[in-house]
Amino acid sequence: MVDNEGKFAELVCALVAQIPAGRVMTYGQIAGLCGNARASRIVGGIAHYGPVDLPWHRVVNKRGGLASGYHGGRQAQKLHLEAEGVTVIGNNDNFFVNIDELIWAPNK
DNA sequence: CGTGTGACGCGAG
DNA sequence: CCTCGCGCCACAC
Repeated sequence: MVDNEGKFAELVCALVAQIPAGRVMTYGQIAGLCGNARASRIVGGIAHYGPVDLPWHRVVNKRGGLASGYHGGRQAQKLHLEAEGVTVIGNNDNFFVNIDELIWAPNK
């Protein structure tokens, strides 16, 4: 298999695109699966600078908190998750999900 | 090609 | 759980 060619962004995009509805992944996990567990920030960078056609709203940080600056607003992100059956807790700009229950991983 | 920056992670308190 | 601080590496300009 070609594995990761160094196309970090490509892998991240592919992985995010594979996240099933009602599930979430952490930046660190995605980064790790892409080959660089320390590149967690890069994942966020790609999300912001990169394509907008991916379900970034399913990507959360390890605390289960939704990211900042989501394309459309954090509240939109909350709505997307709830629409997929995810329990989102929080107010205003602080949104959290049951990461321990909703965390997902590929090959599974 | 160099610089800056970031939608983060983790350890320690 | 929170905050503080450092590291991390790819992407945008």
